[in-house]
Amino acid sequence: MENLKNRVTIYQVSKASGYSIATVSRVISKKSNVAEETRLKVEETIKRLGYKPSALAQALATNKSTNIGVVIPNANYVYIANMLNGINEVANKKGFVLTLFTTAHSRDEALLAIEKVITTHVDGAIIFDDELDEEDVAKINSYSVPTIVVNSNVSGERVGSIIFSYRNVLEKTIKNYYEQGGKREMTFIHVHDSGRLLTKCEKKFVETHKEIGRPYHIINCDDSYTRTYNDFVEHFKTNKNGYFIAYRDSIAAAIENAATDVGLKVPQDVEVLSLVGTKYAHIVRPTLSSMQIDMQEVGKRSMYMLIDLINESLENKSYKFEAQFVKRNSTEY
Amino acid sequence: MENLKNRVTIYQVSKASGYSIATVSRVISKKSNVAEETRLKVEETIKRLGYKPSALAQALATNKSTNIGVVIPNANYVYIANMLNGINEVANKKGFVLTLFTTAHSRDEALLAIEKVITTHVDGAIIFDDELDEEDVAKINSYSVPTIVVNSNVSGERVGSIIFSYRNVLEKTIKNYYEQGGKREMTFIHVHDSGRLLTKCEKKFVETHKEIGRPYHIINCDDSYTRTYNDFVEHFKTNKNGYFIAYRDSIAAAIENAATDVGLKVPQDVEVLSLVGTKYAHIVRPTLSSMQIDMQEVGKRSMYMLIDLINESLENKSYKFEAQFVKRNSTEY
DNA sequence: TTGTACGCGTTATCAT
DNA sequence: ATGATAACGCGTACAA
Repeated sequence: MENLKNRVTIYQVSKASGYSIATVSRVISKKSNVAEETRLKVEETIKRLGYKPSALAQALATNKSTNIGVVIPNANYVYIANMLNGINEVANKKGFVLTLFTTAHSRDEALLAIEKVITTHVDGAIIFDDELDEEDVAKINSYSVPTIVVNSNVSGERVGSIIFSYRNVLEKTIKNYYEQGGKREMTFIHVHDSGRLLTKCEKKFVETHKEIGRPYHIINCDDSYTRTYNDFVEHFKTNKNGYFIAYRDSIAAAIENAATDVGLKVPQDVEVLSLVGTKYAHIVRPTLSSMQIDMQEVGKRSMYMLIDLINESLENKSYKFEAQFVKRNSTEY
Repeated sequence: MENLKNRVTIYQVSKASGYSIATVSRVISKKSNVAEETRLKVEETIKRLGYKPSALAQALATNKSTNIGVVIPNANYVYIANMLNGINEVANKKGFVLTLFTTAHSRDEALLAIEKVITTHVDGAIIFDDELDEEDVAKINSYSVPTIVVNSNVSGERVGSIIFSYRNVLEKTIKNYYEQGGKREMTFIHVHDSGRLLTKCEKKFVETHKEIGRPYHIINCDDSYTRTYNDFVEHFKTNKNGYFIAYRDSIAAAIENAATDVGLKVPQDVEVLSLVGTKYAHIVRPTLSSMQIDMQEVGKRSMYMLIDLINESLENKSYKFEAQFVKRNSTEY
């Protein structure tokens, strides 16, 4: 308590320099209509007193914080960190600062985060959360805070969106596998509450298999490397082969490590595909075949779009990132 | 421009409900001295109008922002993301929100970040930056914003610190290696501008070797998986063995992958040790022997300490995280 | 070029 | 229990 007590204010600079707060304010905001001599004097006292303008008061007065709200799941995933990094990179370059709001993969948390975003008075927001509905975004919209929604195809006056396209590649990859002569039955790793993206992929996985009349499997799994690893060590004691599609690198790596460690060969016995590939896909061995979307690029792009949206100069309100299938050594085709 | 225009203010709630703004304010802050009936009425109009208090105005009035500034390098490292995650977890639980300030491994950037932290009016700050000096921290101190400095042993009135102890373990690990009969000459991977921690470790590495009279090497390296991998593929064409100490998992993995890919055996021919281990140390193969500090725990601890500091109830201003050597399969001992 | 005074949206003090 | 009103620190018409 009583922190920030002895903050130097513009009043003190005004008094100490002998000029009015208006003049001091002009010096701070680097306006041109101030005499060189007084500017120097004011700047001197600013330095001498160690004055730093309060971003809070500035924001309240101008109705602009230079603050961007970022809503992301609090899961400690590499691809989320990558996206955050991309956002931050261009935000900083453009003079914005990021405020973090995290959700725990539940819709209530996401709604709460949105509330907070509104109260926090940010200039704009980037939302990456699977659980959000269109009506939820409408809410933000009604408060007219410019928003980019990632991985959710929504729209609105002050809303732009970035969508991921995994399903086409997934379908192609599956079909191609069988056409090339792939013989293993595929298993989709189902993770409870892992968001809309995974759900959509699973649906496409099922549809594709039904369409071509191939058997398929779905296994429930924990979203944890260690538990998945243990589960699959057990699994591979009785099942000596399979083709597994996992949500992200860690999980995919858990499966191929389990296979390798019980003496099976990847990809000769067991094949593994990672849906959301990061750089770890080519660090683990065998390297993971994966669907790649450069999340850092996604972050950058969303921030650029948001800035345009804030300036009311965003032309295309929607941007699509198409996932690329990168064949590495964990699959045959 | 003109964003946030139609924000509903406390005035409008006051007018619409028929009560004064003072009463509305009391309802918002859940004060007890307000009649049940009026409370309900006010809450109803708040809901009806969709009123959300402005955190900005609240902060200005109360001199409390519920905002924590976090200064971290903008490098996209897993261990940084882990720490951020830890900080965020307890911050949220305690009703704080995180504002991010990133630096690019230069002292100037770090100083700039500090400036920003001060202007941003945060309730407290957590600084994780290798480049910072004591005098820099003194600066923050003079503005009396409670601060926890990670990986830097500084002190001050409103400053706490968390320090990492790698050097003791490093020394022990090195000595133990030779005592157990390790025969390879060790090489320290030097990365330019990678901060004080690495520098200290390197120094200890050299000291230890001089003390026991063993030959050692230092190699310059890029802080990039791919380039390091390529460099070492070249390296291993002529050098068929070695013991390498790398800063973090990615770099260590690059070395062991390079070795493996040119046909060398880890750890029989080439041994690798990772200084800052993350969970990827046990995902890559062979699993990486590493120095472990749970960065998520570091994050949590710093946030807890900061809260105590803010409440002026922090007893021990310094906390030490001792790194643990975890022997896995990339080293013999 | 410089200064006065009001507004930004709250909280808090003091009356009533 | 409720209501005026002065802060909080700054920007900015409007005047001078």
